[in-house]
Amino acid sequence: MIKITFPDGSVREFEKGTTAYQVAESISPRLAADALAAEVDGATVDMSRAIEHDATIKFFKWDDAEGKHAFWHTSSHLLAEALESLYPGIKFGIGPAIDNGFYYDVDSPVAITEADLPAIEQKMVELARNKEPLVRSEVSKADALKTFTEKGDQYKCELIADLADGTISFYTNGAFTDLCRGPHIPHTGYIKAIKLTSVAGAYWRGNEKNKMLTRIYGVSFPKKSMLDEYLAMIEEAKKRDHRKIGKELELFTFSQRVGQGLPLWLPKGADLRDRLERFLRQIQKEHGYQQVITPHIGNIELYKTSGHYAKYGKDSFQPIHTPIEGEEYMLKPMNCPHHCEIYRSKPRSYKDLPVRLAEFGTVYRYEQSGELHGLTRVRSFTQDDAHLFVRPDQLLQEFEKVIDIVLYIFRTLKFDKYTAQVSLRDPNNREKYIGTDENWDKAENAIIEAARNKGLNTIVEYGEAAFYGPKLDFMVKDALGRSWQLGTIQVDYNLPERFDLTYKGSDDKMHRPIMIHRAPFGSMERFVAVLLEHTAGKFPLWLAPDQVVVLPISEKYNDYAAEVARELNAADVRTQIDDRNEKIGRKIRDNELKRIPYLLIVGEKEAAERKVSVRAQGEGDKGQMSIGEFRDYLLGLVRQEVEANRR
RNA sequence: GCCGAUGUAGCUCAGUUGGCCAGAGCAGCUGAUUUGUAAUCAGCUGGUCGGGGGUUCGAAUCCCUCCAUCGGCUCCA
Repeated sequence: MIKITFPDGSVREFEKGTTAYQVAESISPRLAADALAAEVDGATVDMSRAIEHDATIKFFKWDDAEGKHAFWHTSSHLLAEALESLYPGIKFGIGPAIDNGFYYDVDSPVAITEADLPAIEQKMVELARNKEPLVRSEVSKADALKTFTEKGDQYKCELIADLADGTISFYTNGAFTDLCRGPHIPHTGYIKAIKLTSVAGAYWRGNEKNKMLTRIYGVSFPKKSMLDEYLAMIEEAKKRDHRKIGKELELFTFSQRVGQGLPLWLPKGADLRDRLERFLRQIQKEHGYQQVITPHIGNIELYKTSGHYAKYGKDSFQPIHTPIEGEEYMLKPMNCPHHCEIYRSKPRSYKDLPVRLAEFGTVYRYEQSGELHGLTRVRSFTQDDAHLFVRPDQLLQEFEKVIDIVLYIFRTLKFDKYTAQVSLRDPNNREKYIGTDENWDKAENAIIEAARNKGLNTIVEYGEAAFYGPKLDFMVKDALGRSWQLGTIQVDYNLPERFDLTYKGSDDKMHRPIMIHRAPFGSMERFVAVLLEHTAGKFPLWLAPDQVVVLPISEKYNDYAAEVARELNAADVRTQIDDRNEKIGRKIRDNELKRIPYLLIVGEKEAAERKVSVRAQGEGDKGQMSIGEFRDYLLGLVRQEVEANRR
């Protein structure tokens, strides 16, 4: 007999060899139906696996991340089973569960396109109805290799070859056997609703030098209604796409004639962006930053000095040659070298530090064409850049102050779901980075310590550092759950070295400053994109390009409307008039669709009493106010929005 | 850059297997209407059917090629 301890602390005895599924069923059929996989002694096991020893057991349910994972992982086996029956000779790569479903990478003798997906789904549904159990078997590495070699599945062989010696687990559902660790749900019958969402190319093992396999993405659910809900959610998310809203609200556009990935900011978008820039400028002023302005090009020698040319020369717009003088210039792909030269423009004393140089600097990078994406990935963008030149004793404090700025901005714009990522060197690939181990260690430790002091809940990613230093990155998700890096703070011992930056210390000797690179928004383009997806275009009042539109009931009241607008604009309330010859219902509709925060309706009554009827975006009629009352009310709201999150 | 899909008016989209001068709604313009809280009515303008090449008596529709966009992969200083 084996003793099993349950999550509630109770202990019960079972026959040795009882499966986790049977354990669940013995407690309640309901639990068995809900339980998707179980954890025994800290290791996840599929429900059909026998429990051989005394164990602590925990059940995963659909609502657990692990439960979904097991469900979707099993779905990818089901997908593979369907593919193998429909496409004889197909070979399999990997097929994991992901955040929103699952995929399988395959090498098919015939091309699989989106048009083929419904038939594959159909086959999966058929197979799922068989309630095929996921049967685990354990084999030696040699046998495992033999099995897949005979089958001609070179990808699986490669995977097995990389595994440690010892027993390897296989799982079989129906006619399909896969190399797999588990866990799984007990049988495929739980999978009731399946949607294969897309096909895409994916390099084998994520290496672009390898063959490109076909990746089939899908999602599945235990109930049809859950799939419908999911698909409806995706449809809703698409409505928040910044590219769609940007077009609707006339914020930005692209032109083939101007070139790929080169955004054109329209008046309303430029206005929005300008407002964000002024907001940050004000904060930076309070924090002792100095604004600088540098050219959009620089001599190629500048980037050879910084090391950027060697590392990114090929990914840049190619150098501009000057035929007469024979010089080469580059469109600047980053602002740091220019700022280093500003630092060098005069001798610095330890008393001058920190020197904080800020610039909204537009940079140009030749991103691969397939990487371009709306405003989030472009070839020309403006960084809200600053470089802080600090003494070693100032590093930690200055770094923490930058974290404060980032967090203040995120609070003000209600980006409450961010991930703070500590991006360190790849320990296995140190030749990718410049500088000494000693300085790297110092830089990495400074970031980790600053993040801890600020109580940030961080994740650590190795290999995500810049080539010159480690980073603290702030990641925010878009409407469809894709993660984008916004704010970034980086510690750099290397550029000061390469540019031979110095300051005179109190000991009368020359010392090397440390550089902090930082951009709280990241880039204006990407920040606006994510802001659009978060707000669905309903900007906070302080940012809205148009805060108020006055709607005269008929043309008879245009004069009064103009008077109202004049008075509000004089008080810096951004006000427009909609004096089109349309019915009031029409004007309300059009301006609501433009996400105007406040609409003021004026007709005979209002004109006589010198009042306005106020309508708040999405809230409807708010009653009447005098012009002055409305002005003070609105200005109060704006002040509150910007000041509320200040510390 | 790679895999796959898509590209018809400013916007959203129809255009069956190649066949009447390429359509609709919205937007725009003109006129009528002078309006009270999410679409007033009528008329009109607007398209080298992404660009180029080819097949055909005939191409938005089929083929080639280039460009752009979308979903991924790779990359992201």
